[in-house]
Amino acid sequence: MRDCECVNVLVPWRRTPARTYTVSCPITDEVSMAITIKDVAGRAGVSVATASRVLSGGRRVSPELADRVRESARELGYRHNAVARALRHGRTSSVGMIVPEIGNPFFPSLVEAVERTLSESGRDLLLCDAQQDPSVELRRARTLMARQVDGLIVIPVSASASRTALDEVASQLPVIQLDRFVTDYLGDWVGVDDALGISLAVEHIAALGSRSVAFVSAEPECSSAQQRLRGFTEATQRMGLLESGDRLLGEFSAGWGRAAAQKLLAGPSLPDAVVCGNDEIAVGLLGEFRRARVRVPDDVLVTGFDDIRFAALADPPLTTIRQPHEVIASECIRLLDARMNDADLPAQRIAIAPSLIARESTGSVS
Amino acid sequence: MRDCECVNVLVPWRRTPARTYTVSCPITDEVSMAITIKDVAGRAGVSVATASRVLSGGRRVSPELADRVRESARELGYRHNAVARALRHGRTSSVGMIVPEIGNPFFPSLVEAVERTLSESGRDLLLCDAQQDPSVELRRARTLMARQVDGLIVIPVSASASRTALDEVASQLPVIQLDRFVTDYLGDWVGVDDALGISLAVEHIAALGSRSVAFVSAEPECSSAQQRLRGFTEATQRMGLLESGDRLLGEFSAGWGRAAAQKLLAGPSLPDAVVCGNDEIAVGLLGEFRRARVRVPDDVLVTGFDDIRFAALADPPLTTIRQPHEVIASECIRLLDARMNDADLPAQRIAIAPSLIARESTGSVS
DNA sequence: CACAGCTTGGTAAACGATTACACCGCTCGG
DNA sequence: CCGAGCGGTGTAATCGTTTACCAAGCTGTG
Repeated sequence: MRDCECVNVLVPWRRTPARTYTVSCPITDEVSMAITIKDVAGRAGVSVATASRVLSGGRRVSPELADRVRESARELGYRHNAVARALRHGRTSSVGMIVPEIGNPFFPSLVEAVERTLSESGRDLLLCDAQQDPSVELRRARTLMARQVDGLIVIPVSASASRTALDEVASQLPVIQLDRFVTDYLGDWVGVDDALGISLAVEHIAALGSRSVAFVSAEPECSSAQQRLRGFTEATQRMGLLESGDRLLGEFSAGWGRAAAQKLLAGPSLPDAVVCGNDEIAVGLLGEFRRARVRVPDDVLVTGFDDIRFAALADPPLTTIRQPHEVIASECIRLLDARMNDADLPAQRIAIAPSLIARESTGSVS
Repeated sequence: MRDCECVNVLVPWRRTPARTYTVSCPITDEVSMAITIKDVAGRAGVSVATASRVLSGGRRVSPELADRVRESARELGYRHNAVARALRHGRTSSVGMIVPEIGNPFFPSLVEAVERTLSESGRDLLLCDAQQDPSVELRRARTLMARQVDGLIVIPVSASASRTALDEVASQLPVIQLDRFVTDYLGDWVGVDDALGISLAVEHIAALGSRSVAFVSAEPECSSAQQRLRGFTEATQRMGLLESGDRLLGEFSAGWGRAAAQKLLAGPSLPDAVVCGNDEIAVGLLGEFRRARVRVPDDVLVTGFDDIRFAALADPPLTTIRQPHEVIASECIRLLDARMNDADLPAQRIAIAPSLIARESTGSVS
């Protein structure tokens, strides 16, 4: 037991009086020194080798000694030291992951799926955020390598500038590119078939009678943006659709969706449909259309991409292209394991087919 | 150069033909063995001690030898082994973090802020997802301890069931509770003042003339839900407002927001305002109101909590309570460092005041 | 009965870095 | 001219585990 001073600190901009109070606090004092396997062995009256064999299941040990060791470990509250084990073993049972920006609502669902998949095989995730900056991405890759992760999963920030980091890592470690890939860097990759996804959207709005269509997406800086743009061009040509207005390329954000909507509204006439590069853009665009009293889907159809959590909650609910996170994550780990088993395996690129989720923004459900 | 077999695998539910192609792939073969400091020392013709002193800046070394060592390290592409260093040093320069569910849109922004703050002091984040399950949370805590993280940041899944995990960890390591806390466990905590936040919302809708108000939130399983409920009760009493309908307590999800809206709609009359326990609930509720042609804010005011990315994009844009992620994260690390410096420091509980963001769902901007 | 073969336990050498300690040679003051 | 002091370097111990190797004891068979 020790005292626990509880302070309610309020940030400056509120003029609420700060409250300070003290209560007793049942926190036990910290253990001075960690228990090592040597302590366990000593207490059980055996050598460290025997203790280790019992606790990490190496060779057979007589039941009597094994019991003594387990008992002693339990009594002392022994916990193995994964750092020492990793040093000896040469592997850490951990995997690094670098994400362009965790705040982007699509990535957390991938991270969650990857983390769960990894934990099924007893491995942990070291997560890093590249803050949308290739130089940060490189620094992160280096610290993860220093930490001896067994493998690395990278969602590259840029299709070109991420090359350096990827090359450097790949020379030392198994790496899988996830979701996005680097141009002409032909290492393993798993993600969704972006071009196919966009063509599903284009076919959908064409089937609903649209003749003219605009594309609002991000500058082709990362591969997703590139592939979605390509998919759009090919699909509209194939379907004989009219491309209305410029392709509006900015960034994958709601803010850009808003701005693009304003550009479209300023034009001579609206297209029959707007295909968006991702859901955030689409949601921003929907907001601006709403403000301008443009009715969706009556005046214009709108589609997104990713099927993030809020796509179904937008107004109107957003027709979009769903990425199967679980499948992508498990394929990613499968690939990583394959690469770890055999570094000379030919590189694989796995494009998973996404599916169209039709909602009210294309009037499919009314 | 080696061949790279590129396989486009399409998931079963699409009947698109699978494409398989092979291209050459400029991936250099992996380095067979890692370079150690011994190699560097050998090539530079000095002892490992000297090499170590040059590379990790221990004691002074003559400029000539230092240059030789650095040169040799550069030529060999030496990278230090953080695992070995951690074993010797007794600290890993890493911090663990356990989050109830990364998919929940509020947590990624906290994770991002924590990760950035940590990286400023050269530490890495080991992220774990508790999958909303206290037993998973306990397992994760144990693996993080085994990995010798220097400290742990926990957003507890439950105000009661997370106790076990927290007690166990706190006996070994500095721990900070973030955002939520465990009942009667008086360790360090930093988060937002939930009760104050809700009272800001209640005062706001009262000032706009609401006389009756409903509360839609989660069952008081975690402290946020508890404190927000308490804040609601106190604020409505203080303001002399009429509580309309039951308090609807389910979970922090859009689905529950929908369901609660239906319950409200089924009642005899709608309240003047609905205060929601978080933004997801509010967004779900808005969607259902929209479907039922209930106008917000004309027929009823709605507020949320958290100010997640999509609060501003909802229809109508959601009045909500903003949590200052950056401040919370930096306070959290500050507290963690303080605890690491002095385990006997009295426990601190830092409640940061949130602020009201008025948007159209309460008609404030029209 | 002797010895091969197996089981089981201990001893000690790794893993890769840091660092206490010893040592060497130089400088400088007495 | 000699010894103290000091700066720079190497040797070796250390962090906590795992595991190769060795030794001892036991079993069973020729």
